[in-house]
Amino acid sequence: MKNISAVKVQTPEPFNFKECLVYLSRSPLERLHSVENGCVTKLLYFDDEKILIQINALQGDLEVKFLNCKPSDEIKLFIQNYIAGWFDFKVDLNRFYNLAEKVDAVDRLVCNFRGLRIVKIQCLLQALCWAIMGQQVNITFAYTLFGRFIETYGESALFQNKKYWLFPKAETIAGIKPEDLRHLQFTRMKAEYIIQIATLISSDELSRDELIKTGDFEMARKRLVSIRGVGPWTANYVLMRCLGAPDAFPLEDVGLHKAIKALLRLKEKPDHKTIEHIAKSVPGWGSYLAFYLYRSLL
DNA sequence: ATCCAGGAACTGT
DNA sequence: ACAGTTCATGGA
Repeated sequence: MKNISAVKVQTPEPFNFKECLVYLSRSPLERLHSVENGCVTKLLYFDDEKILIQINALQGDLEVKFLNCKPSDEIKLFIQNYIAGWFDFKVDLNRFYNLAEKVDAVDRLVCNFRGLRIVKIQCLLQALCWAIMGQQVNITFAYTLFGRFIETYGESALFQNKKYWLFPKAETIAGIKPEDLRHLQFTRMKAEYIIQIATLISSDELSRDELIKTGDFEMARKRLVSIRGVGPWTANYVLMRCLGAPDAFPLEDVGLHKAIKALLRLKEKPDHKTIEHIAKSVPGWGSYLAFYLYRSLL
């Protein structure tokens, strides 16, 4: 075995890597990373280079191994920043917990998953595609669609007889014909939405940087909703999972309704008022609240 | 078989 | 602005 390079990534307090791994391993159909033995392995682009990293917890921090390359300092820095963003290290979780503990039901929720941080989808195109594929279908089918999509249009790398996948590039998706996606069981609408969005991104008419640069998430929400195929649910989902908006709670989400029903031990699905009441129960932290509710469904 | 799933666009009021 | 309809298919 040749010696493998590794770097450490300092973690904030509190942070529970295992809780994030639970979230990452929620579907066996996942193609963009793999979780085993307390490690997550993921392939990433650095320009056109494919970098395979493996992350595990080590003495309170994270250790990142580079499985297929000797990383330059530039790559090491890129990966450290990537991981800090992936697990949302910049947020002060204690502020969330301090507010959450004032609400009985929410306190129960956050105590169960202490140290869980939002597992981000940092690529805007990937976040939008995932949300759109997930519209109106159950999670299993969403993963089936997503997996087929990646295996058809994404690149991959082989390591120790195992394939690791990358999300397709915007230019690739922009060049797909809607009929091709219909063969993968996309609806006509979803096929059009995704191709159109990839076109916007590849022509630089839409970007993650542009959406977050002002810090005005209300403006970002409006911009997102103006895109065909993106409604309030998708916009809030992307604000939460990709853009780092603190207070984006996808009110329309059926999964969140189920989670609230279980949390409050209701017999029926919660009504509009109840949902809004919970969504606003930790002011300024709707995104974290939603993510913890998703986690509670696993 | 029947119902519904981590919605959104479209149409008619 | 708002309510009803359509899209479209796999899971439970």
